[in-house]
Amino acid sequence: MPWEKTFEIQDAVDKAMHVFWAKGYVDTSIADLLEATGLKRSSLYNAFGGKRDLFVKALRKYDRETSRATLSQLEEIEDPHQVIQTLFEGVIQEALTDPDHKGCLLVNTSLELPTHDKEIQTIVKTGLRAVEAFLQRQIELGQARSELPESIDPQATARALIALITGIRVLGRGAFEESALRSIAAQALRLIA
Amino acid sequence: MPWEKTFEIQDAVDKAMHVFWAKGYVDTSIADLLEATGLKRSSLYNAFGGKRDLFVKALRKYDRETSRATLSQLEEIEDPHQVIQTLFEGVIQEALTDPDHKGCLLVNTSLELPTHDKEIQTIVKTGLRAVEAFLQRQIELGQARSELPESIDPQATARALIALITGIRVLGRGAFEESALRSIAAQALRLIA
DNA sequence: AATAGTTTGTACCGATAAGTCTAAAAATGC
DNA sequence: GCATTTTTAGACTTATCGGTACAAACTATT
Repeated sequence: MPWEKTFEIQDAVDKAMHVFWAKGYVDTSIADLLEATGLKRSSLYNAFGGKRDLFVKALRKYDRETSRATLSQLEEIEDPHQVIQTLFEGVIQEALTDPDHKGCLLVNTSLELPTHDKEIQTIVKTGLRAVEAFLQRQIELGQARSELPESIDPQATARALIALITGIRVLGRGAFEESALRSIAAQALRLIA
Repeated sequence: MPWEKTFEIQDAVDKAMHVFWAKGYVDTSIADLLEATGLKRSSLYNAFGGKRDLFVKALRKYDRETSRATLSQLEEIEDPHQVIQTLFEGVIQEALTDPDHKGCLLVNTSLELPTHDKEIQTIVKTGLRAVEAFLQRQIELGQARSELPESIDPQATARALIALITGIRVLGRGAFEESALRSIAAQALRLIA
């Protein structure tokens, strides 16, 4: 059996992920990926099957190590209202500080979903559903603790919060200013009040 | 002076618009545009300067004849609450009935905004600002008529409504089902209640 | 019908796209 | 240190990209 090298692999996927994240799938060329990862042409095609396969790996990595990892961190906060507020603050902060305005890879891929195959569509749908389920659980938890009003519909509200996050992510790519993005986050909290 | 042909031109821009709308800028090739418009290569480059110039014309046409035209129609409704509800119903309806899931060209272009030049960025920003101003005016009108609560912030609410519409438009490209999209629209109305 | 200006059909351009192939280099187990 | 396997460097292939060139065909004025 030959020697190991998995850690380099994961590092390359991470670099590739950031390129796809910033530029989208079609606008990312193999040359871009070679430059970002430092790999040579044959190494990339040997380690991964090709552009699409690398994209799938990058998308899965994002879902696992960025999206879901964030939810796990948030879960450690006890107050559900605080969880949601912190989530929105994080999204806003990211939109304002990232010089590349990458937004969210799942959201970005959602927009180009019609051009992707079923496997990729499933990854995106499942990833977003996980966020929806997380938000719904937090709302239900808040209601059980009488910290959030019983009157709101947990599922519908969770979906609206996802839509607001999507909006911040898309409009944060350059169309909206800081104050406008903050307004959106503030209104999100009105939905759980 | 030679003969006229402006009406064919506008027709070609309209066809091109739909291609950009469905596929995005980078994923649309000159071949796609030739096929959609029925024009020949030299005709396209003669009538418009090139791909980017045609995109600008298509974007301007969308802003004028689709986005703002919709707002003008809505303005004929007297009740501001009804205006906003009808707007969301239209967005939902479009998401559910359009087989191509094109969404909104302004929103789609917002996502790829970092890759575009300043002129295009300005068109998108201005187009979205027009929608924001429209919504804000409707809310203020509703408050003046005591049909909407004084407690809500017209500008912040208008921005949140835009974010929700953006969310519906992006998630409606395939990530969310009908019921989820309807939930979002329902929650939008909670923001003005 | 002659002429002037415009549009069109098609060939062509260099650049770049994604992906393949081969030979040299490197790392392992024995 | 030798043999086996894998990785790497880079040339190469085929297709398509956006854009240009130019002559033929067409329109309208004269």
